Amino acid sequence: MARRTGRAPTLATVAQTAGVSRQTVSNALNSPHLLRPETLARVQSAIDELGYSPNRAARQLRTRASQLIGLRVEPASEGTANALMDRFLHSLVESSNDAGYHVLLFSGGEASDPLAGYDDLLRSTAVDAFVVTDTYRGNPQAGLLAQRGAPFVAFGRPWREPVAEHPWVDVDGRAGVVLAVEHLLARGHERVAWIGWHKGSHIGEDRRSGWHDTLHAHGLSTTRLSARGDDTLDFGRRAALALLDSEQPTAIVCASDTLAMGVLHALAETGRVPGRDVAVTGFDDSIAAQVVPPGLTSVRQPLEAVAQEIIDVLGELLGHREVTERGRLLTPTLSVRNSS
Amino acid sequence: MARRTGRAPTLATVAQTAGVSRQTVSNALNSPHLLRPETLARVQSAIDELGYSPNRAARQLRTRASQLIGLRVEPASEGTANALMDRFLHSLVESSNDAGYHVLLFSGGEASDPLAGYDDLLRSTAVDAFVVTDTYRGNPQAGLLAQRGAPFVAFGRPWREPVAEHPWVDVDGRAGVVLAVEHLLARGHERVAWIGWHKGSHIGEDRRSGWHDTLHAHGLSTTRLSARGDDTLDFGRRAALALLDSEQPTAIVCASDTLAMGVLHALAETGRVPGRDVAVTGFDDSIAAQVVPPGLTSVRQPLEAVAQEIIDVLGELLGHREVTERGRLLTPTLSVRNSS
DNA sequence: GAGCCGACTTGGATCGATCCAGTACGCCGG
DNA sequence: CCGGCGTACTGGATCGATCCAAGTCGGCTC
Repeated sequence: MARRTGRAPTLATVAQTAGVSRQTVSNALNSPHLLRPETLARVQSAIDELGYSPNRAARQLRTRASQLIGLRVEPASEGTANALMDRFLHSLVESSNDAGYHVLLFSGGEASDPLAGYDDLLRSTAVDAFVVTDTYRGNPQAGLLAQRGAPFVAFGRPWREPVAEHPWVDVDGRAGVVLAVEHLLARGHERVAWIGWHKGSHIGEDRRSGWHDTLHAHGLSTTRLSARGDDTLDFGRRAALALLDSEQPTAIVCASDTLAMGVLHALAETGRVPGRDVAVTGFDDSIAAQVVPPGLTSVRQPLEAVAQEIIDVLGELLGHREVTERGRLLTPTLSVRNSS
Repeated sequence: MARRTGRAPTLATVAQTAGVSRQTVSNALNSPHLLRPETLARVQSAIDELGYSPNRAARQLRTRASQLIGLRVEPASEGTANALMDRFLHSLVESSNDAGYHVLLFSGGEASDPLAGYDDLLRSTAVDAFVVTDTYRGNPQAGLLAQRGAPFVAFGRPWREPVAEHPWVDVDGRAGVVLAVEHLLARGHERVAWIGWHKGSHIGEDRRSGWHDTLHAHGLSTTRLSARGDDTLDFGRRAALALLDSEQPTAIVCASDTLAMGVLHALAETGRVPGRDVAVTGFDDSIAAQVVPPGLTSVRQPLEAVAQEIIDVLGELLGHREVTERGRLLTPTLSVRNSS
């Protein structure tokens, strides 16, 4: 293992130790098939003996590839049940590492400039590509990055311009809500309410359509059973109180775990027990959903698969191979707990 | 702004455009005080005009500094209320960027090898330093990294060897629990129970001592009011059921939000209302604590400050300045909610 | 006006891996 | 024994920013 020398061993050191030239060592690393097995073994043992790893900066300088993927972390939002990012990040790091990449995090400063941070990393050739996740707000980066010819993959569909050229991976939110509603119908519920986001949200309307269409397909009414507002605990709570008061739904389907937690607040305040008196479902399968008593049924996004797909697409992009599909849509599952 | 040329502008391009030499441009970037204001301005405008950013790989190769900080992400633990990482990560990225660094994430593969991933990044000079956070399990990396002479800062005290030489930043868990207990005492509670971790856990015992000593200081008993076990929902639930059954505490202080959520489960099952019938406090101020009805009082770690301290210390380490203190201990606060 | 100082600028060498063109060598058929 | 061919290996040039030692020039003093 690593000999204690003043400086880290270089490719030249290895070459000297193995009694071959630098290029041969380079080939041993990058194109081992060019070497006679015997030579390869000799080089390998020299590498092991010296504890050599190629200097990334030098390699990066020559090959113009950093093996880094940039991801901007958005300001954390407290008081929201959504800890999507945590799970996604883990999965992304795993998938990246398996593919020989690393994830570089940066922050975007103020939200005012959607490109803040991106530009500099791009120009200084610090990263090979980006993963863009902020698709909840219409994803203004996508267009701008595309303009600059920056390679990137988006987590989330380009709702505004469905013909966008950039590759993306997304989860079928509508299908997730359909799962939740079907589950509730199977349990005998007939008055199923919806609490979701403002009309302007494409994602919100997509999810809501799963509720709306499934009920109609089963000949059930949706009239007056829908509430739309902010993605906050408080809106969920107030919407639930109002619905329970006037429409007496037996189940409430929510567009997010945050809203669902708000509903649980409303139930607790009015002495109702979730799952017994009123069924509740959320969306994202957040940690809060997993640990809140008595357990919140929630739509779970397959983030591991999303991360893997993103890295796959990125590999195709960067390998200058043809990207097989522009967009890929994955299907969520339902984590059933005692709230339904 | 960025001219559309085939290749990114280099320092030489800028020099030519500004009518100066390369070195002058380099000085404009790294030691602007060496330039006449007039020249500096000329170089600056050339830089702006061309949209130039220094190539990171080249700079890294020459200066042997990548401006990257490595952080290993541990396998995500589902079903645990602890979303510390998320908040900490955000803060760390912010602080890093402010100091001119970026955070590089990598995964460690199997837990079997505590150094997995570190070694390669170190030898390939991919990162300048590490932040080590896995101090909950005795932090085996610290010693090994120190041996290799790798610069790093630990989030968490070196409990096993308090004389360790490496710099660290930690939060005073004991003081946090003292806050929680004092808060409960002020509300009139006299039978305050503890649910915590196994005796082997240094952190657990440190936090527990806050409970133990505060009660004794107020002349209150701790006899039979303490339970220790795994950091799981289920243990919290079972311990609470047992305590409530036999000792009738009026308040329960927990070593973690996960345990506290378990206690909430127990209360819900036995028809008790948190905050009214029994007070509960957790530790970490996780998202779950913030959104669970009716709100869980919890000790909040000052993670933003921790991240800032860590980056400060790293700056000292990497700048070859003297590290002013080996360890820095920060004090948490208490987020009071309706469970107490 | 010569001498000198200091501020500013210059070209060449360097970091370490890869690209490129070219050389040595073994094998074969003629 | 020679020429042709392909494999395996070699030395020099290159990526782009920084380090280094030396050079230029204006201004100042005597």
